[in-house]
Amino acid sequence: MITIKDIAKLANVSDGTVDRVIHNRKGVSPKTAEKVKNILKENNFLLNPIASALATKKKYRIACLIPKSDKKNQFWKSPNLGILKARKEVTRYGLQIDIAHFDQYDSKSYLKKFKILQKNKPDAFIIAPVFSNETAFIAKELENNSIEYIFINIDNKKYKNIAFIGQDSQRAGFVAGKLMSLGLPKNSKCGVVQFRQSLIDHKAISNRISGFNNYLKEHRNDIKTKLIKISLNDKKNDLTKIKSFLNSAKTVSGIFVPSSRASYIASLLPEYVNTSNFSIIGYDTTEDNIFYLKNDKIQFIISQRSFNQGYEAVHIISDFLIQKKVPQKKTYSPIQIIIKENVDYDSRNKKTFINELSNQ
Amino acid sequence: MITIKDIAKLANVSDGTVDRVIHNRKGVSPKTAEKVKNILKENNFLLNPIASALATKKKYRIACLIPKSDKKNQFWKSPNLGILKARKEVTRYGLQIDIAHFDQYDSKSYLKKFKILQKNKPDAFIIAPVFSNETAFIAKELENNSIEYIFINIDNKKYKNIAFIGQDSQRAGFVAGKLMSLGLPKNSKCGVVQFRQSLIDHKAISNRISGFNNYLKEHRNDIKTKLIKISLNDKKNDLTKIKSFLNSAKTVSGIFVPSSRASYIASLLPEYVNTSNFSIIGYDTTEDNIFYLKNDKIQFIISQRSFNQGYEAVHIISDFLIQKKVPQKKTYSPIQIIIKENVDYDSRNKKTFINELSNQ
DNA sequence: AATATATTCGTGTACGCACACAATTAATAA
DNA sequence: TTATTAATTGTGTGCGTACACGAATATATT
Repeated sequence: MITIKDIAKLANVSDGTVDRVIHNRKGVSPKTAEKVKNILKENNFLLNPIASALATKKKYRIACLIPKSDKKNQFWKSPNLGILKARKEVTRYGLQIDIAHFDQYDSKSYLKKFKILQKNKPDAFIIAPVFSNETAFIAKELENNSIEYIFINIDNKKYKNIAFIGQDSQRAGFVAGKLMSLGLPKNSKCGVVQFRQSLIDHKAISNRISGFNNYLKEHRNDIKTKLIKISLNDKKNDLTKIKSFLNSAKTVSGIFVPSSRASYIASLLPEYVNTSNFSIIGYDTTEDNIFYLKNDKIQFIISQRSFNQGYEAVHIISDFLIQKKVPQKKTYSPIQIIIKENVDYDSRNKKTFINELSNQ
Repeated sequence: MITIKDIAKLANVSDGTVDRVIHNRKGVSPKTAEKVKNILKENNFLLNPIASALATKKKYRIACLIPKSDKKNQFWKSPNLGILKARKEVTRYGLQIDIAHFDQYDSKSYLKKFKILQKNKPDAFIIAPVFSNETAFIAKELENNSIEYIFINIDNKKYKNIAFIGQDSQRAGFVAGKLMSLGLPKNSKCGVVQFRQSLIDHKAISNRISGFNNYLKEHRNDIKTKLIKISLNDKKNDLTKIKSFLNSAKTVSGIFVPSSRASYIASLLPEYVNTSNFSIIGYDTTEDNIFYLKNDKIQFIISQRSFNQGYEAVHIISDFLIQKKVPQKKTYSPIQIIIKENVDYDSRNKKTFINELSNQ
């Protein structure tokens, strides 16, 4: 293992000079710089990232811009826990993790929380880019200040995030299409739920829908789909819409919910629907979704190790800052097919961490 | 960030004493040990793993016991590349990675290579436990010398490996069952391929089969399955068996190949089989499998990010040795559903690494 | 040529911990 | 009590790098 000292000896210069060359610092003549560079290459020298990390005075700060979760919106609870776990670990390395939770239905809160985080001048951002347009502003802001950022859970090609961690949502929709078609008789009809206008630009959701439609188009073009617009606020009205959809054809046999709110649809489902011929397919193993899965109201949940998404995101950006380790562009979470029978084996990590927390 | 020095001051002892307490080294009186321990806890002190790694003189050695790959058996090529990539990275930390390739059809070579690796007295093992019985011997041997080991790709509950990285093979079989049933008409018949006796105790394969059968039993008990025993050596004989299976019922509509050799079955398939009503489902995106997938002979491949399995395995065991970072018991690879249409987007990591290699 | 200024280079210390060794204290033997 | 040994504690150095500071050399100014 060749060190800076070794290189210095070989080049007949001091350690400091080698250090300057390695980091492209000024104060070294072109001649010696060239000489040192060559010797560096010849011995294919690499910095010892551990010693480097220890010696670096700089303390990094990472900001997380993540939706908050509550009883109605449980999905983000899991990534948040993952972030907390990772925070515990990286704090030892002199890293500081700021977390701000925004309202995922309020784009203004997204921007507001971003600006708050920005005040601490973080060195990197972890962002859940729920709002496409506002993300444009944020991305620009960060790029102007050459602050790197990664996306978590929701991807968006338009931006220069150095990494994405989450599911391939297009493919996740595709798999949903496959699962759905499993139970669809010839020429039947299937609903696709869309919750309120404001989430139209939620890339993960729109990708799931397009993946879903793609599957049906490619493999089951006998199937008709119908968009069902649901308010999420007006339960009575929502119920009416579901009922009218159910009555809109002879063979209605499934509803695809491209978000984590399949439980809401399940809760609206009238008792007379024969669930053995009818499928609800949704995403993410939230408490409510699991409840309805176990009660045969939801047939499939596609989950994505969301706890790990938070956990990995922090580690990826930490390694990038400290060790200059360039992350993979895409870290895809598994497309887990969760059914009644295997749901209890899902997301062990999260459970262990929650236990750790409560033991303190 | 509290350091050993800080603790020492608080306890009115020297750094060395704190160090002894932290590492449970002898030579410290029960009284002071108690005192230091309390202060350690009160301030919930954690070692700085970076400084710790830098100061540790010990250089670790990791041994990898992995099948070799060739034209006929391409699967292990990918994990091997992952291991090589990780090796490049961890060498910087003073780690040495020994790799030995055994013949996955010869249990003696498995043991032989193990013994060779053992001679270098490695500190930990990465093992692909292809042979269940011989693994018992190896595990015992390692446990007697308190050498930790992790399993890669193939899991086995019987042993005390500190981690497993790979697919949940049971679930992977289950998903295969689901995919298969997609195209199965009522009361049709479907074959399950089993290659030669010696691989019966290959846990990943037997788990896939049981997962597959479980799915059909649970969801499609109208389906009959038939075990097709294939030699892999005697092509003529194998072809006869396939043909006789195809003629054994009116509606034969699929073959499940629970290994990476679906391509072999595809190559045997007679031209007259109508592949639009007939599915071959197999595992792993080997070159040959991809070839037949693209030619519509194979309908589904379930893949598992095998490159990452090798890559992660090395990092997991490295972090364990250097940073004492306790690994997750199970690191499950995604159950990726690969079809003709998305196969080109699979395993990017591997491709990047191969490019890196060839640029040198 | 002598001085001032800029450029290039070397040295020393710190990061937090591990560990060998020295120093101190306690326990035991004579 | 004193000498001897064992148990306990303290000190110092090194791991490989980052970076501030000062020394040496080169260039410019008068």
